[in-house]
Amino acid sequence: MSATKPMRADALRNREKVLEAARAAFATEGQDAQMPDIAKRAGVGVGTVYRHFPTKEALVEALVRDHFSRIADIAEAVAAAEGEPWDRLVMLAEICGERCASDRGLAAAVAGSREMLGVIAGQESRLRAATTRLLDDGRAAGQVRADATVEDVSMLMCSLANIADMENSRPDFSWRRYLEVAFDGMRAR
Amino acid sequence: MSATKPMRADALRNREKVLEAARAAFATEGQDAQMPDIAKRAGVGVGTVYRHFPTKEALVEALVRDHFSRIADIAEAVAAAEGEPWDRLVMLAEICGERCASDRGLAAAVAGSREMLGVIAGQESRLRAATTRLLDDGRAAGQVRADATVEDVSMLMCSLANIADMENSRPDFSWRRYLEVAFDGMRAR
DNA sequence: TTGCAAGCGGAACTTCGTTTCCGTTATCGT
DNA sequence: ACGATAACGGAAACGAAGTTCCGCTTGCAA
Repeated sequence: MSATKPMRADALRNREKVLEAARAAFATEGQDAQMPDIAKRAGVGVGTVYRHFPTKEALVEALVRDHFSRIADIAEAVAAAEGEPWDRLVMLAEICGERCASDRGLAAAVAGSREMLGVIAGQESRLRAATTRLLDDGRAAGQVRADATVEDVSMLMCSLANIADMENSRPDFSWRRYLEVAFDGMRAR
Repeated sequence: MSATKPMRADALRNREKVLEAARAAFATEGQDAQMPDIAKRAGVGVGTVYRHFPTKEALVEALVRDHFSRIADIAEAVAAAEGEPWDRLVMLAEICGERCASDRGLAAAVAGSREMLGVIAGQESRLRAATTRLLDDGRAAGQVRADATVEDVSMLMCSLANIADMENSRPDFSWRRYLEVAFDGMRAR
């Protein structure tokens, strides 16, 4: 029922090219990559971009949704993995940090969830569940502070993304160092 | 020598009105407050705004410079004050948090120092000096982690501003809570 | 092979915010 | 009081980015 009538072959191909180009453009330029530029990168006309994604926002949304879905996958895997809970929590943060550092668009989306609230909501429940599990395990093992909440982790992740993004203009900032310091505040004393 | 020829009375008056209006506009709208709106608030024409501040950026810069100057004042006062070093460090952060929470423009400027690097540099040296002193005192008192640096504090402050700004769209975020958790990572163990 | 709907390209248009320009008005020294 | 001139107001020009439109092309079914 959801299999929206098979698309024409070239249309599908172009859709993919646009997504790929957009991914690259947003990764380097951040949220202010331009539609004509994305079209050029994809080797198509702007019209084509707009047929597949009615507005720029829709395009960004598609990419963010995809990113969050992958992150949620990772979070679930980490939550279910072996090893010390604390180390796994840090590992999850490291993976997010790396992703944000190499993709300004993602960094901006995470750092300023402002507009993307609705978009994220769908995947966020999975993320929350995985995070909750990690926190519970960590608390049980006496590694995570007793009053830690999922919101705390959200805030730290947003900040991490913000720092990662800023590293582009402030070489004295380092998301790895930030991770080391700020996440230490989540540890049990 | 720097006393640029006395300005005409009305010019000075208007300049002040513009600054005040801009302060208010940026505080509520953030960086994307609009020039015509600022002019209207000030009760002057756009032309007048542009005579005093050649571009929007120059206007923002003037405000940011002012804000940072005040913050540097506060930091110096806090660094020289009585009391436990840790408590004073937290107090400084609290003051910044409060200011950012009530002024979106400031929050954005601090959270994404990107463009404002040059602007801030002038006051930043005072800020750095005050912060260094607080950290040294804190370390000496065994309250601050041994490897803490001024950059760590900068990053935490930027993050704090970012969280404060986000509270407008994410009621589940709280800069006070963030301060509690993240700054704990700066404590000596 | 042929018909035609789906898809394409990209110039042109819209929107919206910044900045300029110039006729008018207010200030200030004489 | 008066004239020179600094400052003002705000309509209009400009510029940048997103979006629309339409004539042309291409894939697919008959």
